[in-house]
Amino acid sequence: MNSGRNAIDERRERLVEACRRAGIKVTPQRLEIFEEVARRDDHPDAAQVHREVRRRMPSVSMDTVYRTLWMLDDLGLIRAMGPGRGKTRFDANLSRHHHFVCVRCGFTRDFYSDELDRLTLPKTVAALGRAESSQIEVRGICKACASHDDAGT
Amino acid sequence: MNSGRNAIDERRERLVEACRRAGIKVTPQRLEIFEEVARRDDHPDAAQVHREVRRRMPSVSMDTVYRTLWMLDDLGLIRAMGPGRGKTRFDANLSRHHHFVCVRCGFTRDFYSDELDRLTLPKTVAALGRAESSQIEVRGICKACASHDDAGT
DNA sequence: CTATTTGCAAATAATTTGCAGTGCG
DNA sequence: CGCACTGCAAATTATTTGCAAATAG
Repeated sequence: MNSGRNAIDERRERLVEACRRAGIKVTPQRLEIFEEVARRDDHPDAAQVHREVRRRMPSVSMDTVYRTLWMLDDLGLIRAMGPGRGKTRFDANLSRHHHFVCVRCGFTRDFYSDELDRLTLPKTVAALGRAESSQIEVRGICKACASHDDAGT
Repeated sequence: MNSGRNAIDERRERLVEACRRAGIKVTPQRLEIFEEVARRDDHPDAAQVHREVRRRMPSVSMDTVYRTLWMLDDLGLIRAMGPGRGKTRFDANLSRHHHFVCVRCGFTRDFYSDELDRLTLPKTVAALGRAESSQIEVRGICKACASHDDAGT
């Protein structure tokens, strides 16, 4: 239901409209870069986006990828996530969700939970600032890394 | 109670013991670097740690700071955190806690909540891997940035 | 003593920026 | 047609590494 074929078109519309609002141009590079992030359910870093986008549009340069990703972040169309070690990753999932992160290999995936979405923050948080959103980060070992362990032992 | 003068000594003991276990040497640089991270309740990046440690031990180099921080992370004495944009930060708070992060300036502070600590993860998480820990990340605007807004408007 | 560790400086990796040509609106 | 946008290459910033001298155990 969620990943219907024309969900893509829908997202493209959202991008076009957001650009209009912000008064910036809709270029094919921006469309491709946004689509690439929106298409994936992992959370690619700039280099991964660049590599994939290049397959369809070989002239796209790394700096355009960066500029576009940060711009999409500013527009609120994607979200930059803190990296594990050195790299920033980008997340196009704007619905309420949480993250599972493998501490071994960096594998990162979304998961959902109504219960977790309902959590209430303690009042001590209000003393730190105005909360806008919250999400859980679960750290652990992903299936793939766990099976390497089995093999190794 | 928590920040008593000899909580420092206690931490030092913990470091010394951890080094013994791991078979690595206890050097003054390692002590200083660990103390610096452990002393603070913000989550400094490598450059900040370096700057502070230098005041007491001017010869310490940036690369020693990095090497030591990652080693402490390996030993489980501190934890590396994904930054907002480019820099890794380090957290010496090993007790169960959560983070408030200012999306504007990067200000990051811990907060605690028994209720949040008790949250249960949905079974979908198990499909992704073995969870080892979880914490909430609250994003928002910190007091300082909010007051800049007031001034600016 | 002797293997580890440090500090230095140079090497990488990640990300940003200045500029001239190109294309969206 | 004009200004915003791209691609290139060079600049920055963040982090890592090789090696000789220093030092913990």
